[in-house]
Amino acid sequence: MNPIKQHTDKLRISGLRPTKQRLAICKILFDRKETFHFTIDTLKKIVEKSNFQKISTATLYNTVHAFEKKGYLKQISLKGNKTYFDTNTKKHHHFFDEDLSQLTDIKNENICVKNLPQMPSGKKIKEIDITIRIANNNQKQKSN
Amino acid sequence: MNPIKQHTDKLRISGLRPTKQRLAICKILFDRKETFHFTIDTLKKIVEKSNFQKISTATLYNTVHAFEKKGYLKQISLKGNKTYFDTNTKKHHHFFDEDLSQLTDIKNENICVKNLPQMPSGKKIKEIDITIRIANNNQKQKSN
DNA sequence: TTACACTTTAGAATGATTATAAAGTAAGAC
DNA sequence: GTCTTACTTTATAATCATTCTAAAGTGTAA
Repeated sequence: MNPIKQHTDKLRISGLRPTKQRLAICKILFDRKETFHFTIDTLKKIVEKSNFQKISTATLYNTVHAFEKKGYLKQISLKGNKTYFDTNTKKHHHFFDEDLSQLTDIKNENICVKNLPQMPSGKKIKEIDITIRIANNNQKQKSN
Repeated sequence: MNPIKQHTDKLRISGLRPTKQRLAICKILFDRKETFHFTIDTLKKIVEKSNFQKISTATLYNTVHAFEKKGYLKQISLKGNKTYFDTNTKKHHHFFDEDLSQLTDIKNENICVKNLPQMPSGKKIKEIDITIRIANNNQKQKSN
């Protein structure tokens, strides 16, 4: 099946009309092998470059949040003021390269946390986020 | 030694003048047994309540950033637009209670990550952040 | 083709954070 | 103690990400 048809179906199934803006965004987000990590403004640049026309910031926020709500995107926990999204919605963790401000998925699916402490009573684990912050070898190491 | 003197010394050693604003902030941040997790606006409220006078937002940002740079505070990785700080600067991890938007330190110091993947070449681990997101038992569990 | 609900959009509004520049203050020299 | 100077605080403006609003545009089912 061709990708446009796939995206159209996916949107319709989700109760979202397949508009040309949403299809352009789908093409960029989901027609790729590797997972994609992005902020709204990087996505905006890419959409506008690939489509040769402007797209409203509000549309990008609307669409990305709609996709997140439908489970097609995940928001990522990070220091800093900008929100990052991830096209990989499976349970997984991240490297964050401090030199490049760049996220990558941790490939190893066996990574896990050992010696988990007891939960506060009545509470249940919803999610575990692990971020491994990395940087060039030659920079000063954090103490402790 | 009395705490005021301690804070005065700490500030002077760090090359920061012990002003009354900085001492008020020190008192709130460091005169406590438990670690303290806060945002700028919660800190502002507490400072103003305990001192019976207003403090400028700019001063809070300046001071908190100065303390962070000196290693007396740590910024915390989290989803969302607000920056959280932590008075515990040792290596440790967090629970984040989604119902209360509240952070707590994970007491168990033996918590660790197993099966770490290989680093990208030339890069070194700076820090590992683990956040365990928790919520009441009765709420819907995330799929996958 | 029409009608209507859903979308997109520009621009305004909001909220967190940072910059600015003027007034205030700590601290060492005298 | 007084002066001087560099460091601080402050109110306010500026910036940046994000959300809101309401008007114009568009997909879809009848």
